[in-house]
Amino acid sequence: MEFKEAKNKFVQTWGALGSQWGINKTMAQIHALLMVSHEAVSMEDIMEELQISRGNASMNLRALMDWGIVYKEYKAGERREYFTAEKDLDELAVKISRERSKREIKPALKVLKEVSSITSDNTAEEKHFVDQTTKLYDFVLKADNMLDKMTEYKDNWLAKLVVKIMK
Amino acid sequence: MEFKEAKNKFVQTWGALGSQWGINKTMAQIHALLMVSHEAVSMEDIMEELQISRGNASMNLRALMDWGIVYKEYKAGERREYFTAEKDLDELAVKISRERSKREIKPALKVLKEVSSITSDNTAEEKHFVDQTTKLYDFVLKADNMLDKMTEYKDNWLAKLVVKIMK
DNA sequence: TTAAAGTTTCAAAAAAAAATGAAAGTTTAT
DNA sequence: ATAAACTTTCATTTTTTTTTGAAACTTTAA
Repeated sequence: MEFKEAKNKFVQTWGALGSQWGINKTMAQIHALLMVSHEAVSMEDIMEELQISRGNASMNLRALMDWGIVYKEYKAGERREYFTAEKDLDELAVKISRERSKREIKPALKVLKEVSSITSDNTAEEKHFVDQTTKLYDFVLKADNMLDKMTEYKDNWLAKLVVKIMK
Repeated sequence: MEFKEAKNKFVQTWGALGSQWGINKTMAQIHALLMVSHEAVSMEDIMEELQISRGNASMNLRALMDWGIVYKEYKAGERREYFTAEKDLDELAVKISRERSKREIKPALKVLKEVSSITSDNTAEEKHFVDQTTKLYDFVLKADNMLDKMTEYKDNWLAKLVVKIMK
């Protein structure tokens, strides 16, 4: 396999993976492209490589910057804007985790708390509902906190956790 | 908030969360409904509660059973099939992790391995590509393994991991 | 064996999500 | 102040995904 083919395969695969996890294909593809580019890439180049429109490129670049995983770069004496991706994978994981937690998990937790707090009139049905949603709330909260700790400490997370537990 | 309202809110929220993570809304809603139902539910009831067609219900129930998180139940002397969800959340997490790993992560890893193995002709561009995809492969593999270990040991994962590290 | 009660399948329709592209907006150099 | 170079926005179109519903299929009971 030669370089161009490999690069294209990578971009397509990353795009498909994105779709499966609720991230739009183009957004994931742009991210993939920037990840493996050794230098900053212009919007023109992105449009050209991925065969997408200016509007599409612009909107998805904005979304990636909102996630904090793509940055704008200005080259001296050039009008045009260039883009780079966060290339440190630990840092990337931290940012993706934080955003997904903030945008999706936290609001879901809020709802779980609400619905598990109804004053049940003690039918078996209602008791089961309260019980199950309470468990779910606790579970999701625990998982969310764990992810937070893991990403906070990056590679170091296990060591710190162990230290904390042992003292 | 009364029970019916809370139940509905829960089902809607779980459906929305599903969509954001690449699981179709109806599938997530059926799962939510079964999770909080104290007894097995028929296809009729699911269609009625979620206002969906028979075909939709049938296909998504099949998908949930393929994931191993919903079961068919037969009631003595009844023709009709009933459905229940896996209600143990640790078990649910294990099954979801395993399926997503098998269906999505493993195939992506295979591609990452392929594309990172091109014989680079040592331009800076190609070197960077190989370097970055190799790092990505290692990272995703590590994350996938970690999730596997965590779910394998469920609540016990940290203890076992610590034991392993200390010996 | 047949018909009733139920389930599955899949082509077609509908809905939702994403992409386009042209007009409006911005910035910079002169 | 103007125009060139570039970016953003958003109504419309396209694509993708999901849903429908009716026909085919399966199972059970009489």
